[in-house]
Amino acid sequence: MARPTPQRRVTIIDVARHAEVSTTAVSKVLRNAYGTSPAMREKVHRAIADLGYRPSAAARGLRGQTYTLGVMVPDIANPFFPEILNGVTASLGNTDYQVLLAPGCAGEHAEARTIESMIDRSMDGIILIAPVSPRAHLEHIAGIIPTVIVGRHARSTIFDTVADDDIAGAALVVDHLVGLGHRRIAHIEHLETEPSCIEEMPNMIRAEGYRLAMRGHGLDAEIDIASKTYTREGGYTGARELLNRKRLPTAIFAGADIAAMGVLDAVAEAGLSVPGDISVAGYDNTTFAAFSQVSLTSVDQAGWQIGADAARLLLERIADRTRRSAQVKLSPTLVVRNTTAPPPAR
Amino acid sequence: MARPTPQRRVTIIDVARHAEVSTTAVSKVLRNAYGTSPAMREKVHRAIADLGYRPSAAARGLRGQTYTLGVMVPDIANPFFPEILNGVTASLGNTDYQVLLAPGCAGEHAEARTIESMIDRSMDGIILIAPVSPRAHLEHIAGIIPTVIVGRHARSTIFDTVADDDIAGAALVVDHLVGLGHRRIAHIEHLETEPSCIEEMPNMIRAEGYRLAMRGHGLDAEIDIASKTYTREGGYTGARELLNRKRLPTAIFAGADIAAMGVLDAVAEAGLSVPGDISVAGYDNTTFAAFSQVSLTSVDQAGWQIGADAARLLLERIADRTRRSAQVKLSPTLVVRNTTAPPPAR
DNA sequence: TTGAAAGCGCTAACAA
DNA sequence: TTGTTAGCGCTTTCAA
Repeated sequence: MARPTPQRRVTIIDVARHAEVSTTAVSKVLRNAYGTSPAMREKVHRAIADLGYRPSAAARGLRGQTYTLGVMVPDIANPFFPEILNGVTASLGNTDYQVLLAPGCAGEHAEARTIESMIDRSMDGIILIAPVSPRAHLEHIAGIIPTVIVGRHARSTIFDTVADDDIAGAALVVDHLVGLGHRRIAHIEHLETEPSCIEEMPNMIRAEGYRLAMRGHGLDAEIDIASKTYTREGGYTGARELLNRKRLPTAIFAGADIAAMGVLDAVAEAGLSVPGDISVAGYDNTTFAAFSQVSLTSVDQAGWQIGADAARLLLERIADRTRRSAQVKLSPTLVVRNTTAPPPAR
Repeated sequence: MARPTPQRRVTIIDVARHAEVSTTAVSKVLRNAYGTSPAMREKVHRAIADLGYRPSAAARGLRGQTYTLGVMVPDIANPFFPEILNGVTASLGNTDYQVLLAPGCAGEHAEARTIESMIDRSMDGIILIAPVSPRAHLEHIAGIIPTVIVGRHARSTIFDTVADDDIAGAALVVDHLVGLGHRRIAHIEHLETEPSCIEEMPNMIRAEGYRLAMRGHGLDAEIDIASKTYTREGGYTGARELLNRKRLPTAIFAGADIAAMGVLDAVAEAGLSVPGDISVAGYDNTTFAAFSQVSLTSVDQAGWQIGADAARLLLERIADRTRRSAQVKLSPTLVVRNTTAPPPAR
């Protein structure tokens, strides 16, 4: 087979020549900039189509925008992120922006590197999902590039935030369980190892929401928290710990569905039935919570909405970097399934 | 608060000035290029550290590499991709390359746009996971940018492929079930709607592997396939269809775990028990297959290895675009759990 | 409304 | 081994 044509990319110069206008004109048409006649636009668009021209983001980035937005996802395996992402892309619908995901950020150092790499690539803006960097560092970043922080209960004059109301979410679970007649309701939290931003992270807010809700029901004395991690293993060991108390809890509220799965394992292993002997609730309403074999009561975050709002705010900030910052807080809902029921009669 | 410094980025010129060398020297040091003395490297590295310099990928892309690799993921929600991705990043470990994911490719058109956008961003190479584009289009792409195709059983002189041996995977399931004493083993396949590349897609290969294995056991007459989709809904309707046969299957092999979940729903709804009345097996060994509540027998693809090999091949091709293409085929393993057992005695 | 020309930050010929 | 310099493809003043 003959070697194909040397693959030189069509440039703005080719388009200009083909359309018999200047490169400036082509550039203006591409960006819908001011000062182009309909006739010229027509010519240019035809030439672009004829030649199959596509602008080089690299070249654009050197002077103007790259039309690229970055989304940092802490853990691609978390089944909650796809929803956020769908919201983001939906919100970007007809714009010229392309979303790219930067994956895998275990810890503060890796996160910083990932963010740097997005800045290095001249992205127009970034959405950071549940970042663990210290607040000051996030503000530094936001000073360099338009930034929206998702899932951290922070407030800044320089970046926007979108978060689920985790206080309300935890209260939904506690209220539900109390309504069923439970009093000894235990909680499994995720203990953050990075010390810098503890109180802003969703997991800490959920635990705090649990405490507040318990107190609201006069159940201060029943507050019982196992500090583990939001993993199946964490849920398992946490539940084992709770099941060894002198007075057994009648319900366990895990701060994440995946941890709730571990709870279910431990409860079954202890020879107890769910929800007959003990009720279990999770958080995130992940795909598997809906499986009939699992059927886990869980808190549904408005993932799609979170993503959509984050993208909208980011575009607004790119358009006007001095506009006042916004904090969007969305309301979760409770999805009741078969792992919660009234406590066993004594 | 005072407006922060105008945020001009440190450039290679600043570094050169600070180190009292030429920009070429800095560039060479950055790229570990030939012709730099240890003394100069030392000076440059010190200046880079002093100034906190980071190269602009956009500017680099205009002449050389961007040190960015793109991974197209067809469905970010598929719990199988995180593993591939981990393999990719592990393989890239100490290199300067950064991985970016391009999400959301429903159908051929969206996929083409996504790939274009990665090319427009001057990425150095791309990994396409289970692309649906016609073979000719993929070859066209691979002529423009180093490309590795994952999960499609294609062979090309111009791109490399990494895939799991789906024929063998399907055989593992059939062999296992036959070994347990099953004869009426049905299959639920994913029927591709895009017509252009049917026979290369993993789902079709799995169905073919099922047929071959059944024939290998002399069970030609028992071959029974429901053509649905790899979704919970698809598994559910597929199983309902199979459960309406005059002669009930004693085992159902779903081509994907998520479809197997739908099968379990339908089986339970029909008042049958698993694995007492009917055995169920899936494919992909997803996270939830291991949940004790599910405990699904499933085929484990070497996801991590797939990703690692794909990244390695991509780097090799970037280094030498004329090298011969490679086809890596990896062997799956069977993870036996509690949804498969001998058929009921008649 | 249109176009000429000067960069953006970097790499790669080529000279020294 | 080191440095000079001409672009890469685009945007953006600034004149015409």
